[in-house]
Amino acid sequence: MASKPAPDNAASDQADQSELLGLVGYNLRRAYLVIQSRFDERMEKHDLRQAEFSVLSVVKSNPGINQKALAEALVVAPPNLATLLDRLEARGLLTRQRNPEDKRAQLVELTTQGAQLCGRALKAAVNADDAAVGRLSVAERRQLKALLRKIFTD
Amino acid sequence: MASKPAPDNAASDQADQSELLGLVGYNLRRAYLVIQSRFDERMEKHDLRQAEFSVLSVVKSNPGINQKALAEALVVAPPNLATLLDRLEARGLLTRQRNPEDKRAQLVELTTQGAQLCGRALKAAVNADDAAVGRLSVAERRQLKALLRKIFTD
DNA sequence: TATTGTTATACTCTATAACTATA
DNA sequence: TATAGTTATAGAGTATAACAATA
Repeated sequence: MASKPAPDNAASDQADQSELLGLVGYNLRRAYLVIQSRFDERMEKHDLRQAEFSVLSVVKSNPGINQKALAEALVVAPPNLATLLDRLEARGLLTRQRNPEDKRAQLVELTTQGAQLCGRALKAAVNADDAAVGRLSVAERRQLKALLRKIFTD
Repeated sequence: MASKPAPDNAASDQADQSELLGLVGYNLRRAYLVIQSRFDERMEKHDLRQAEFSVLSVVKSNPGINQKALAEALVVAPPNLATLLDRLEARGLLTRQRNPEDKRAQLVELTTQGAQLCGRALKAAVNADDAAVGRLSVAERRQLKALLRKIFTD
């Protein structure tokens, strides 16, 4: 238990942050920073940000989804989704078409190119995930996901 | 098990995001958004942001810490820590003094007022934590923290 | 009137380069 | 020459109000 000599002042070694580490929120933030960093590294070659990848993934699984449903699913504010889709559409990764049955709504679909990029990006995302949770067993990863999901699922 | 009728198209109900939910990173992000929101609600009355609270907490536990150690501990870039400390110092919550033994360094300490606010803020932070992980047992919370720590600890 | 989506905008967070003063 | 801290600034992420088109 007593493995290292007690530092005689706080700044001499590593700062004590036991108070923060007692909070789930702080641990969550710190882990999120790591995984975000791994993700960005690996997604750079695809020129995709996290929000952009998540849009492609959900549109791929839900072809013809409208922007309201997409915004709700991804917890993105509609104005921000609009500009996000502008970029992806300009890159030829997806299309927006007015819904003939309700001309207010836009039907969003991936192009072939978008679907292909999404496939490659998923592999990079899985790779980033693995790099970040490399020290967790498969069972621990499953458990972690289940615990996290309890926090954000209604 | 079969409680609701299967939707005949993706946009009719809730979007399928099983692909994203398979990633630890996405679950982490979604959980982080929830806890961040609870935290901000409860910290508003103390007029403290997350980074500000974390600074107060670490300085309280490490009186006389210098900014380099503080920046490293909290994973904040030094320029951003400088402006953060400017605000907290202007509010009379902490002091910066040049280290007489190395006049480049600043020794950071909480004022009495800062220590008092930090104490009240910690209660609010614990409360926010509880609100966010209310559906997890005590054992699950401990387990979640341990799993998260494995991700960001070297 | 309510809803979908857009534009414009502002605010926070984060990152980098260039500087100062000390060592 | 290297380090601690600062200033200035730019970029990304996020939030809100006001608007247009449609229902």
